Amino acid sequence: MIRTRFAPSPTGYMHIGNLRTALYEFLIAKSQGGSFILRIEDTDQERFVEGATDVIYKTLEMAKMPHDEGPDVGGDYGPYIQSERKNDYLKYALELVDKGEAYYCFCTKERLDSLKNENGNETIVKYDRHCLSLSKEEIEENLKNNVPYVIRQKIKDGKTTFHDEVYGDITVDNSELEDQILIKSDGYPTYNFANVIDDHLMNITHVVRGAEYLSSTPKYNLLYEAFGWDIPVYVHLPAVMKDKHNKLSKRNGDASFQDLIEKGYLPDAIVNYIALLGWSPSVNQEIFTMDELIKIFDIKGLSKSPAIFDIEKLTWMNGEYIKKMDFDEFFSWVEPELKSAITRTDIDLKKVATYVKTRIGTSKDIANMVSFIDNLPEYSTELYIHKKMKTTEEMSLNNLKEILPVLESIEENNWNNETLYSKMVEKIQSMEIKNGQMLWPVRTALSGEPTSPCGASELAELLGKADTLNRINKGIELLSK
RNA sequence: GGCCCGUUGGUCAAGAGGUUAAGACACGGCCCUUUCACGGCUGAGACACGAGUUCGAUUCUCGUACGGGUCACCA
Repeated sequence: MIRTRFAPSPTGYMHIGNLRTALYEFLIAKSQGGSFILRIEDTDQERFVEGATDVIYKTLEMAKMPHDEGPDVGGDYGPYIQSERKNDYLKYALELVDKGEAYYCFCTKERLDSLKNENGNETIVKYDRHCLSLSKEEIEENLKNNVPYVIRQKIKDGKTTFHDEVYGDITVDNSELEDQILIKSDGYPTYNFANVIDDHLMNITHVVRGAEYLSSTPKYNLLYEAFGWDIPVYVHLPAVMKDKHNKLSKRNGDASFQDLIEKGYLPDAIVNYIALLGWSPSVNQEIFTMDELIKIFDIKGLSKSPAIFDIEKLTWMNGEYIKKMDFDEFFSWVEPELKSAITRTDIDLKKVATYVKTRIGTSKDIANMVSFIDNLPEYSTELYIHKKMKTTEEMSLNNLKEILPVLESIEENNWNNETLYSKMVEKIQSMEIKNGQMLWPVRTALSGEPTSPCGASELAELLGKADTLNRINKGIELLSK
């Protein structure tokens, strides 16, 4: 059975690239009826951030990617938190030392630095294997005296070839590889080492991660071989870019999942969008539910080249999700936005919500769209000129004057969209003008905006009789100047 | 710099030796219409370059250019 794992380091932030990796790991497992496991990679004590694991749980939950095993839900194949198993890694490293596949290294930071400098500033140099030639006695002596040490992997000669599901076969000459550190002097394993151990222990069948690990994969294979363990299936993913040259990163303040949620995006839309960033389905379709994704996902659709994160397309997709949303759900989602944008208490917020629902990309679009309700903005009479409606300022002034008594005559208890519309059309017909020639000026007078979430009669209904008459009068006044 | 990887419209991308080189976002136009939006129709816009293989290359090979990754006691 397929087992994949999501192995984030808890830095308190889940960026889009991370989430996409998790998504593909989830989909690879679930599309084959496998398990998706969460492992927290906290071997770097310096970068640990309090509460960061909660961000991870929360994000996976919102994104609807439940993990089958993990620190919070347990499972049969721990470890789910690396720092809790510090000593086990050492045990495995020592096993390699015994086998002659790894060795103690007592070199100081200073010596390593000097190695690099000796060779000029441009040349990058590998570790010179100084400690490989230490005698058994020297090692014993150093250990007895508590000289700080690391354990290094001994890279053998030859070439290493590995297969990646996305990139195919890749061969590297082992001379390119360094005797990498397995156990750090603080006793913690390095990421690369802990990864191999844990993936093996957890029976991970598919190792899915960013393409930046492509170049360290040969070292992984050598490690698996040294232990005599099965090599997992590798799936390397191209990066998610912010633009042509830069990856999406938190350092640049690029959008994280949390940021996008705060900006008014829906979790489902975000997940749907990132599924398509670097993967394409076998069918010509873009909107997918998670269940549909699970059904149709195939590693074959993964792309090799980096993809630029396009917030505009995400916004479009978010709009599609909003349109499809159940109204009550939509309303409770945007109610806070509406309430902070509209402080008047006589406004039917549900009506506003229906008008706004088909025309927003994110919930944050609402505020601007409805701000005219609280306060009629200052506007230029040029707004009354509309080419398609064939309106002019003079005509608008005249038509507003004509419609005013009609509106005044409508009783408060008949003040609704249907009545308003039919009364206005009645008047329009008697004047023998086009609908737009009356409705456009009215819409303009009521909103003071070039665009509004609904038309003249809906606006009048929303604003109520008193305010409607008031705004029409203001329009007349403005146009009279 | 060494090594590894990549390159189809502005963006996401399908395709794969012979196609009018899909589709989506964004953009332009038209229709619908009570503005905008929605919806419908439509337009413009791409195979990085050079050799080779082939009857035929966007597709295969090799170079070049450009881009990315990596070369940590970070993950």
